[in-house]
Amino acid sequence: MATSTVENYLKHMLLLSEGGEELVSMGALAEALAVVPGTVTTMVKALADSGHVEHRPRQGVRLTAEGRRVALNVLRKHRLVECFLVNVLKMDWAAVDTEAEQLEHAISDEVLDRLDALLGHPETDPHGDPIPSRQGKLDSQVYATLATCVVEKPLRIVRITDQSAEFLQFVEHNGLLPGESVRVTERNLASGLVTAKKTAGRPLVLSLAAAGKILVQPTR
Amino acid sequence: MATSTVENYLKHMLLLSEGGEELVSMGALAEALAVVPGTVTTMVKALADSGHVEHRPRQGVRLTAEGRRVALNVLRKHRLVECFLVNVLKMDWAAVDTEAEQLEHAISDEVLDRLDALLGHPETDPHGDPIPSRQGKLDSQVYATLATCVVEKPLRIVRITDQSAEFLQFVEHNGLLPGESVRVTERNLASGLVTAKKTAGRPLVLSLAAAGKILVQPTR
DNA sequence: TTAGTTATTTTGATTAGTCAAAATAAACGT
DNA sequence: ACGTTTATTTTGACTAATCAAAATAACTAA
Ligand SMILES: [Mn+2]
Ligand SMILES: [Mn+2]
Ligand SMILES: [Mn+2]
Ligand SMILES: [Mn+2]
Repeated sequence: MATSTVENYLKHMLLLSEGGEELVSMGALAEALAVVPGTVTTMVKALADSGHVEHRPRQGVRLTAEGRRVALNVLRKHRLVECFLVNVLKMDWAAVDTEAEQLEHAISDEVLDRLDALLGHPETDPHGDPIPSRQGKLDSQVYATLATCVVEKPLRIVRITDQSAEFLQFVEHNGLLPGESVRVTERNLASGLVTAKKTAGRPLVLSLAAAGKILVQPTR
Repeated sequence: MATSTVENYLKHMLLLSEGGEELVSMGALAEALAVVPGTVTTMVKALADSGHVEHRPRQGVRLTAEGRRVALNVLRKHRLVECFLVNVLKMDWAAVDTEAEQLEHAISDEVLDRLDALLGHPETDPHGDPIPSRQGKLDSQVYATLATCVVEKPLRIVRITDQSAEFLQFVEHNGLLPGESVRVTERNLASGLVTAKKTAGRPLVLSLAAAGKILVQPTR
């Protein structure tokens, strides 16, 4: 069995490679895992020995098919657990990522299946993050963000790509939850500011950095 | 934070001391934790340094107030998780102990409280094991067993004190679940056999060893 | 092309948890 | 009371995961 450390390494590689093709740098992985780069190099070599990754020295690392399989299973657990915590236990959506970070390593595949059924086989977690299917299929659709979308077009918020409690609280406080309707009324590259408007409510000003973390879809 | 290894050591000390007063031997602890005795000695000395236990060299070990507090919290998590797995996820009661062994270290106190509320503040787990209260109170009532009870008296089964899947499956298959009514019709010390009868159904023969794991209460 | 900057790897050390096997202490039986 | 059995402790070694700091390779800008 993979230790929870190994599971975290593999999961973060998956998240950093946007689907699994590109090489992930040691630095990026060290940053994501909050360890020093030397630790990552050592661990990656061990993961290469166990067949979970392919290591290109001084270039980066990528998951093998087996490594990807393990990573997808952990990610599925993480996101289904978040659904459970929010939908069943009614926990704050800003707090569940931290909880799921532990639980993803503690629940069995049997519990995973039953949670999935209990929740009605959800396709996304409370933040709009897609849940890998039991067969290992992960939706990789590319969305526009409030920083890149067309101005004045009616949009639906589909996903928030920042799990930090502060950002999620900000998003919730301003009613920008996944599913909500919104449109961008103004975007100024010079000042780096974006103005968004919900159907009802006063206009909201965001930095481009913040706007880029809110994924949207044209309302069909 | 206590590691899951430390939590397991403390929890098993609590279980082996029947409430917390008696000294627990290194050997018993090693057996329960499936490690060699030398490992326990080393670990117990570390736990003494951290103030979780009091170590009497060559005699045994006992929990301090702080160690007991931690142990009760872990035990509460274990048993509430078992309730959740059986009552909500409808898992097999013979399988949940293994699951809970991992989950007891992964859920936060926040999740614990919400699970407790969701389940309606149960007092016992699916095996009849008492759940420590939030305040750390653990029911220590002493019950008779099918090996010690009065013959022919109507009884109610209250608890099964063996978490092994094989024994639990046997118990379930023979309808000896907690809450069921039963009486002992015969007990023969020489042969070591006990005959039990449910209100409806054919008589069931058990060894004294097996009968001793089924706790009962006179039907009031 | 050469010096400087940055990322990665290597080396040596540390901590938690474990085992095997030897040493020691206590208990037991005659 | 003395040798034997049993439980416990000690010692030395190992694995997984980590960091600090030095070494190295690769890129970058003049
Ligand atoms: Mn994790
Ligand atoms: Mn999420
Ligand atoms: Mn456990
Ligand atoms: Mn139980």
